[in-house]
Amino acid sequence: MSVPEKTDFIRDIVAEDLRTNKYGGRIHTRFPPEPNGYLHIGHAKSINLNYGIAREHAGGICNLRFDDTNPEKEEQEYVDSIIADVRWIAGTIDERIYYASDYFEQMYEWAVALVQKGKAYVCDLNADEIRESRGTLTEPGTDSPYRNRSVEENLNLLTRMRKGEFPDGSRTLRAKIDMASPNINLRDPIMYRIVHEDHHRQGSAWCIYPTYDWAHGLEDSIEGITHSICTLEFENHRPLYDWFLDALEIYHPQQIEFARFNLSYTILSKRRLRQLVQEGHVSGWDDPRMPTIAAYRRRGYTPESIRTVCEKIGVSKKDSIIDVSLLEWSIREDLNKHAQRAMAVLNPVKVVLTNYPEGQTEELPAMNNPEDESAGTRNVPFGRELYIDRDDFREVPPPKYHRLSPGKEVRLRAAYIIRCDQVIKDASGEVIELRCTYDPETRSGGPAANRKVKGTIHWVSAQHAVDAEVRLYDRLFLKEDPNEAPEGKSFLVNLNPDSLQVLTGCKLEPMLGSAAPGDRFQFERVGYFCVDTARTASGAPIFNRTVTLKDAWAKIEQRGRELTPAP
RNA sequence: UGUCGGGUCGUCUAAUGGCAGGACAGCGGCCUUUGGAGCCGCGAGUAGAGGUUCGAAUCCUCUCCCGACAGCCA
Repeated sequence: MSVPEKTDFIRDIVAEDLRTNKYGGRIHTRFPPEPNGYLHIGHAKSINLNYGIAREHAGGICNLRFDDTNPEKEEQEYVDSIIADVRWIAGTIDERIYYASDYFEQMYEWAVALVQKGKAYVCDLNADEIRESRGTLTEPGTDSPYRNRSVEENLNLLTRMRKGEFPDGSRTLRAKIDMASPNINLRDPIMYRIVHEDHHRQGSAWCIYPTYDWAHGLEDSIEGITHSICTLEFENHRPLYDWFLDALEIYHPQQIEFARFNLSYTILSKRRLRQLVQEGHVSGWDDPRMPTIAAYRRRGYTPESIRTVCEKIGVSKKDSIIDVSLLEWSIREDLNKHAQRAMAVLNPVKVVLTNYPEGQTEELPAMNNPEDESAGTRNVPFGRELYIDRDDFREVPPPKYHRLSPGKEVRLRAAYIIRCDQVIKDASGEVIELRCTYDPETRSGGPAANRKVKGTIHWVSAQHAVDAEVRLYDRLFLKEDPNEAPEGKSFLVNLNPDSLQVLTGCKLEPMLGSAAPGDRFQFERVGYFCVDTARTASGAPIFNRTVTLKDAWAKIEQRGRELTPAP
């Protein structure tokens, strides 16, 4: 009996290579981020792919490798965040952490070897001159005047480049391939550039740094990678990847490209994410509105839900945009099964039960998770004064409104049925208190509890309530494609001004007061929430809304509004 | 008309010459002590034109559309 495995074109290649014993039965992948920013949801797809393929085969391994070849953009802070994020998504990473910068000496030796073979040369052209001589997409380039230097002169110059005798940008080491190649990447690409800048791990050891095209295949070769999986934009670079490895006659992994992950209403360019952080449009890389892995974690997403998304979307070479609703479905699916239920009143209005004995209190058992009997129950304190959500009362109820209104009844979740007798307002006409009576016979689970009322609402005992701040997040951008901006405008015009709503003075059931950062709950009838790492100045906890519950009432109201002609 | 790559429901993805299926989204209904969840149902697709074949999303030809590449970024 065999269950058909979910596969994709890359897994098919891997399986075929295994069948033909191409790499002696080895499977070795790698995830190679550049430490120049935080990882985002797009990287999760790659992490899942590379670690996933490795784990699907006995003896398969995956390296986390920092592609730290550009000291101008890279920082230790990013290294640290990336390690934490990869661990969170992939689970154990077996401490297989590597750095391209550790291979700089070996790379240099190979560069010397290429010079000796007459396949690389030192070029004195500056950046502008190189660009001009490269030609265009439709016209061939022209040879550099330095292309035919002797091996000795090249070796001498390369040595002096490394020693630091020349200023930034004055010289480069280039591969001698073909200035007329229809593939621009093959027109004598640059292997080393001079950059007098300290490296976050190498310090001042180097002032020449390898470019991606030169370095990446070497890194893969050194680590014995079998399948070097990258995104589509490197497809045109594969001939170059192959050329370097062949010219050096060293171990040759196989580069395979797949389509990167895009998300609707979201921006995933690291450059733009950095801009959002640096210009203060968000509070940081882990602002819960960001699409970074750190932000999803802080917002309350589970790694499982993100993995589920990655599995659902598959792997192909087709440019695609994933609908954010898939992400929302995935986290709801997970949290519905696992999240502890709680009652929280975000926008409180006081209810006084006039027939409930003054000073009396009782503990009512409430289910922790109706989806999971084994989660058991907890006791929620009940008393004469309660808070309910302002939204759950209407003085003039619209059609099909099942909640509280004057003279009408509702059930209080896990408690009694109450009837609203009197509405008390302040001078400005705002409702400040509801006077109600409760029916003692209708205690939840009791003998007369079966009486039908249309609605059930959540509540919190005023005497026992815990105060908290609650942050409601909405999508950061208003447009499905945030890059679609009017002529001359940037993506920033599409920022959603209401992406964050801060609610203070929210009333929570007491159990929530002792929740720890990262704890996730379903606030019944409202949504899923997660305890933030920060607290308010007064010490109150802060809850981040992960995602709303699917709200059928919102849809009914919306339709009602559409059907009612504007006054 | 430089090179490379890609086009299947709104979105993502199966079908690898043999009934175009699934998921998300949408819509309708049932149920409900969360207007949650759950259950049932509906609509929706092979870019176009030719060809090969008993049979084509799949193979061939042409056309159209989309993406990547002219950093000393990755």
